[in-house]
Amino acid sequence: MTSKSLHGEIENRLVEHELRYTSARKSVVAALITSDGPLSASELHDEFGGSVPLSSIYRSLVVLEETGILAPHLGTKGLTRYELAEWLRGHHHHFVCIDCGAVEDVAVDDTHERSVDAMVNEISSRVAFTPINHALEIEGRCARCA
Amino acid sequence: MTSKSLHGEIENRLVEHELRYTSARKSVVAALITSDGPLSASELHDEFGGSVPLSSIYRSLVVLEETGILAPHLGTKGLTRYELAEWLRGHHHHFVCIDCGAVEDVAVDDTHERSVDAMVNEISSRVAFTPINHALEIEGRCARCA
DNA sequence: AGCTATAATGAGAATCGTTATCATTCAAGA
DNA sequence: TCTTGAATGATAACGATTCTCATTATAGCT
Repeated sequence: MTSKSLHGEIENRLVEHELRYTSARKSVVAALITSDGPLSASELHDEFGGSVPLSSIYRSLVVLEETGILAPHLGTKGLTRYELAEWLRGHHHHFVCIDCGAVEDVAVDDTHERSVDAMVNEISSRVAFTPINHALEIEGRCARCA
Repeated sequence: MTSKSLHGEIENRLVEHELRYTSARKSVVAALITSDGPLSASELHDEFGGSVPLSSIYRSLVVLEETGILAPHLGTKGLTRYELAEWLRGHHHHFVCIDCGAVEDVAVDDTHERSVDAMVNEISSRVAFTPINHALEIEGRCARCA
């Protein structure tokens, strides 16, 4: 999906909810389109050189999450990073550096993804739990911290 | 591994580091042995009916993590939950309820686990990243929230 | 058993990420 | 243009976590 069509999809989604695709929200989305992994509020704040106030960033994140445009990344100690939801970025997994905490996206090929899916379904069927999504986090050391 | 031998292993590990296996630390470990999923500082605090002050719990968690006895659970927004490290509890995965946030352990059979391992290794070999561990988080709704 | 050195504790202050408040600004539609 | 609700910026409030420091407890020595 091209960056322009992404913005279009997102604007549509917001308008459906009677919300506006304002510049703060666009900035957040644009940064996350470019980024190679999820970002936290303060990382975004730095990214913008402080031009967008933190309170606006937090509010944008809330709105974008509520409308299903962003998804929180389950894999961080102490802070919350966000990424584009799967319908916008496709399914993927993460590397998490145990030293610096950096998170990087990883693509998975279909063969492997199918086996993970099978596993998730099989496991869930054995217990009272309805699976909606899954996330494989690979913990290790990134190139910089190795 | 029996509960008693677990405590023994842990005490040894602490003594190697010239640290003591005090009652606060024992309480934390005991609670995590019993629990069916990772717990946060305040959940532990409640578990103990407030008898162990929060500051002690936090300090115990830090010490136990530094010595490799506990591992932080990567899968929670806003707070940190801990569980026994893998050498004490064995490898497993998690269900995370997207409504109430509860986390529950899930066992994985060898067949599936091997395919996940293969996938992790294969992926990591393609990028500059040294894998140390992995965590499969299954997000969904638990029985209570379904 | 008593001493001593140091680990560990308890209580509270301080910090950090995040959320809520409120007056002001902006933008879409009449 | 005017109106109305959405969005903003600044700041206060909040909850989770960490730090500080004076006090207590414990292992090792005599």
